[in-house]
Amino acid sequence: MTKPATREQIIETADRLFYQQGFNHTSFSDIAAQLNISRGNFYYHFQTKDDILQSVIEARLEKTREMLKRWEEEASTPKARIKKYMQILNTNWDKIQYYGCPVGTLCTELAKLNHASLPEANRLFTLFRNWLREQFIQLGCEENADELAMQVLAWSQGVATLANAFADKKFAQQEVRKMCNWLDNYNK
Amino acid sequence: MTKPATREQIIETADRLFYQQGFNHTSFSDIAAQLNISRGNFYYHFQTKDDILQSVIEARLEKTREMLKRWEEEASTPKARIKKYMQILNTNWDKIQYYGCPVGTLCTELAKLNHASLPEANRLFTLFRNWLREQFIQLGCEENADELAMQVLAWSQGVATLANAFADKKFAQQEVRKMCNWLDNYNK
DNA sequence: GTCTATACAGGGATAGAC
DNA sequence: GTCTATCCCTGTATAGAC
Repeated sequence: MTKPATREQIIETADRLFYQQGFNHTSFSDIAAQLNISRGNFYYHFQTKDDILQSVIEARLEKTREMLKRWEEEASTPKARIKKYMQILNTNWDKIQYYGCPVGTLCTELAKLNHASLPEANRLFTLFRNWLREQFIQLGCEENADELAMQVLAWSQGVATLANAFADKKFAQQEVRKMCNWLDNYNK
Repeated sequence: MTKPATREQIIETADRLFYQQGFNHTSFSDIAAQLNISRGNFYYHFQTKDDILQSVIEARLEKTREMLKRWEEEASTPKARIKKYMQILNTNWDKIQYYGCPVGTLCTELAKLNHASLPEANRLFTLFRNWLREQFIQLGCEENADELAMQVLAWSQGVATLANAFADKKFAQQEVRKMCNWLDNYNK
């Protein structure tokens, strides 16, 4: 068992700090301090800060794919799988409370920075969107599956933004309950 | 008719750039370049960059109050007034497409920056929240007026985030229609 | 692979002339 | 009120020793 390669550690730490502080506001010094490496060392592993962002997004895409796969193994019905998504707001509340949704806030920031990696970041949304659509198709909603997927995406996204702004856990929990109820009563 | 005071021009330009580029990513040079004033001149009108942000938020609060007042004059029923809010996504689409919701994106950024003015920025949300709640009370939903206000807020917030990420106007329009339909059928 | 030293640009902020 | 000049710090990035 070898120790994690420095490159992987950089990606991991950058991932966390980009989420907590934003991409633009996270400096090499911030990352270096957490890892006890020098600033100069970065440039052996990456050419620019944007390259680190690229790798962070790729890592997030991969982790998300694995999570969706896990959900499919853990839940046997489409509705149960969709609820796994809806429950993230509770599962990850400790982070969402302070930093919002990792996907939404990254895309929002990159849009304002007019950053070249925005399309890559959007693929995170697309991943969830396509997965949710597939679940709605399995539920028998072929004709409007994508619309429903976007609706669920938007709902949780809005709740994340407001719950983050107001640091309101009860609101988040209540909305998750409402989402699940809506789903239970949908297409019955 | 005197020409607008420099102080007001700074606030106005900072307001626009903070929205378009984000607070952190907007420099004194950016604002100065737009106004053809020198960087040094800022410090006659403001002590720090954070002070400019404070003034920008105050200006937004004031403009929002005026807008809500106008809506009350223009629309005679609670439902018509709530629809004014829902329609913003269409009215301001040209900006939202590129920069998202001015309230949500500011609060999201300030949360990540751990910025002292976050509570002030949140008051923008509260302004809409209280106004929407009042409309729902007038609609006869005393018991859950605040919950409904938050729901409408979250819905439009989520749509703004997704529509911004995907630059999808049709999605935004369709969701506005769905919101209005939902409202029409509510409490009938 | 990792370090130190350093270059260079850009940030916010101050001093003082006009 | 507005300017120029300047300070100091932090940011990304590079060069080269180890």
